[in-house]
Amino acid sequence: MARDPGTEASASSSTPQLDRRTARRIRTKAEIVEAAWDLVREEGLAGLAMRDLGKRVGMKAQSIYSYFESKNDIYDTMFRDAYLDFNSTMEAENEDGERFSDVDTALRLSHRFFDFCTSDPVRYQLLFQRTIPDFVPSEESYAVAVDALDALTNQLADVGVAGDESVDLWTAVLTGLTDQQISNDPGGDRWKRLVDRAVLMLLGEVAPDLIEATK
Amino acid sequence: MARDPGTEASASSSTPQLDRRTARRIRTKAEIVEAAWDLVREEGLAGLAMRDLGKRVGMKAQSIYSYFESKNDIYDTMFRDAYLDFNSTMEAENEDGERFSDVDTALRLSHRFFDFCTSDPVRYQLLFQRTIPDFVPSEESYAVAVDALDALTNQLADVGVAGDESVDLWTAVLTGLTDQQISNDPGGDRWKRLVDRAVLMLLGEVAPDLIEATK
DNA sequence: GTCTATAATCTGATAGAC
DNA sequence: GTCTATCAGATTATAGAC
Repeated sequence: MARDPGTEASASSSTPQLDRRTARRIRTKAEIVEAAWDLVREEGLAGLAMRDLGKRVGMKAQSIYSYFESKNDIYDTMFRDAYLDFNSTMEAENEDGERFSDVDTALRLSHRFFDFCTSDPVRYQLLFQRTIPDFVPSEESYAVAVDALDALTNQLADVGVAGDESVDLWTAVLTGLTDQQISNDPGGDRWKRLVDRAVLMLLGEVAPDLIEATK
Repeated sequence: MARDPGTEASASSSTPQLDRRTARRIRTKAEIVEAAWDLVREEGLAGLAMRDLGKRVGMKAQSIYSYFESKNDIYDTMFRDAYLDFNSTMEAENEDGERFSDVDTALRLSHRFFDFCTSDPVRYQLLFQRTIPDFVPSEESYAVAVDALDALTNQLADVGVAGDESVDLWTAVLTGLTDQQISNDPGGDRWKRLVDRAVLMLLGEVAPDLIEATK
């Protein structure tokens, strides 16, 4: 079977030369993507230009096409990476098996979401809004996104936010707080301070028993 | 005093020729802005190109510069118009002086906001998000925006949503519902159906007396 | 007030030498 | 794998004839 230049995953131990070459290639790709993130954080998500990107990694823009098929391919990689980050951030275990009540866990989960989103507005835009003209995620990347959001739904169900309408309401309130924080008080905490209150309000609406039991 | 080509508002009755000319000019400007709205609704807010705009109004792109100083000037006009629309929509009186309870009025106000926003996603984007690269509203237009939002704050206070934190919470929840509706179910009603529930939940949090009194 | 012509600059992407 | 050279196109905006 011929090597697949697309995946670059497997590397048989019988070809150490190719291993090193492949490893180098993967490192360079990662370097390019990292530079792309830096660039969009400065210029905005739509401000990613191949020339500038090349300059930043110390190549001519044209050379990037040896690593990525197109600009869309770079966006796609960023999109997938962002959802993988989202997933591992949201699923992080609490330290050394501490036990919390469902209410506390719901609060921690919501803060984790809020902080993840507001800590990188451009990433948030890529994850949850549709503002890049012409960008369409590949099937593979889209599947990663769906998995990540499914996992979130399960986490919410575990702490009392169960059912489509409850999840929709939670999503609306949390993204609403996030959006306002990013748009109207970037770097501040004007809406961050409202997260606890909003989550308790939500739980009171969708899981009143939980709140009663805690009183 | 010389005529001010910037405002085009006053027209003395002693110069009917100029009146007609000015009126025509104003109509053409309005026509261009209308075409610009059509265009961004099809191509997205960032997809406004002078060429296409010219084509749509039956001129060469270059001729538009006789009416607007720059592309930014066109965006600025759209921005101001959108806030004026927002204002008049939100301040519309109820029919023939009907009286409603504060809870009912809060619900009507919230639905009006939600419907205004979701009925024109591009306008919503221009009003409440920052996604046009390099666009900065003029001082005059910015003042219109501030006035409109102040008016909204006053309306909210009248129906029991008073105080900075309460207003911030209302704003976050309503824009959150709006965003989700636009992004994830355009043209549908998946989040519209949650507006009543969300508003009652909010009022229970920020004006519990109001809800108690209604029971 | 509209046009032609054009400036000046940016864009993503390809061909082919080395 | 990186380069030079270049394409083919877009963009906003200005100058000047009519």
